[in-house]
Amino acid sequence: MDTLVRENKAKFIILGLLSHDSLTGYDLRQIAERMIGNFWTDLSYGQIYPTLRTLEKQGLVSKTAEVEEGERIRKIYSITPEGVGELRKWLIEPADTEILKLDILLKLTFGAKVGIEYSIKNVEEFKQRNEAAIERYDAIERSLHNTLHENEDHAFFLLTLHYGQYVTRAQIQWANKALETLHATSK
Amino acid sequence: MDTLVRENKAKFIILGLLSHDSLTGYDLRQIAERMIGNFWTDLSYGQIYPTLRTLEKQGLVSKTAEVEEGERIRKIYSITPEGVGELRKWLIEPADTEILKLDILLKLTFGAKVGIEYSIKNVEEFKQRNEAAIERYDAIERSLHNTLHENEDHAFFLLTLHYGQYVTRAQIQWANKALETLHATSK
DNA sequence: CCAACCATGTAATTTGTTACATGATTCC
DNA sequence: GGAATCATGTAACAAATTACATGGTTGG
Repeated sequence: MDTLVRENKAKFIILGLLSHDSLTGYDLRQIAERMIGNFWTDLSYGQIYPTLRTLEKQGLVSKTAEVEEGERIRKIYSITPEGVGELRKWLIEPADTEILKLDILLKLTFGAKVGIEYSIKNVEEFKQRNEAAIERYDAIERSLHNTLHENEDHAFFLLTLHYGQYVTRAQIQWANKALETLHATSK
Repeated sequence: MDTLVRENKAKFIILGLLSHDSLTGYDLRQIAERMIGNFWTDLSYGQIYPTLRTLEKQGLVSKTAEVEEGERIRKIYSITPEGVGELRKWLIEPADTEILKLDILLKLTFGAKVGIEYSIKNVEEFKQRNEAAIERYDAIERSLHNTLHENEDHAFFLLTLHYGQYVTRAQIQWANKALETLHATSK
């Protein structure tokens, strides 16, 4: 007897996003990127469309419209009351521990096996990526302060944005320290 | 024609660890946990043993001993020169971007759909986990300073430990701020 | 004597990625 | 006219988890 506990998170991401707004599969991807891209590896269409079909079969979402704009068809999905129930059930469970896979640290761990210049290059690239991310986060925060419509979802989104800012800044600080160490070692 | 670029990271973790020391499958798991557990979701035996067999078939590792201690058999694997070459080849490639899946932020994103007390509980639990992690990291750092044998691997390991310290502290700071915001909202 | 740990492994399943396949629309 | 983007989907495959299966050894 299997007591499978592994959860399909794509399912809950889709339910969560549809709980705000009815969307197409294509929309789901773009919005997921903006809303959770900062702390969740992107959903691919290869996950979205099959999951959408499963959810529809289970009655958790429904196809509310097939808009034909000329030849192009957009299939708009909405969450059902059962879907909202399922989403709530998941939300009140304690969160799983985070899944991390930082390739750069893996390469750093075994870095002594090759020249130190490769480690330096990796950390520099990591730092640049994080600096770009900080600019992006700060820009999002500024634009949010302008269009400040005080709804609750907005407040929760801000919390996740702040997470990105805190952690990204810490990563830049670490990168600076690591680069110092690496340069000192290479002399 | 497929140009598959997805890399089996378990392969390189095993090669990396074996480049220090010959180990059994069981050892690999324990050591992986200590060396990279801080930034890489644990390797399971379900990955280790099959990967070890594949690597052996490819000549990248070899079974150097089958120690029989009474009835118990330990199979000790070593890296081959070809394995070292493969490890080096991977090390000098630029690192992939990190894979993140932070369930807690996902639940926070959609937190408005349930009572705020669930969000608070999640963040508190996250904070506690991070506080425990900091203590663990600091203890490891102290013990490293005592047994300071100045080899290069040790220095690289310290870099990844520092990463954990920087990011974990940032996560605690974020959690404190988030808890403030959440408590203010719930009043 | 019993729990915790040492030790190896397989089978089933799920999850996730990538490539493939197609074509319309919009903006420059 | 052409590039970027909108839009939907499938097939093949790779990665990863979990449960199952077995049994020895060590330390209290």
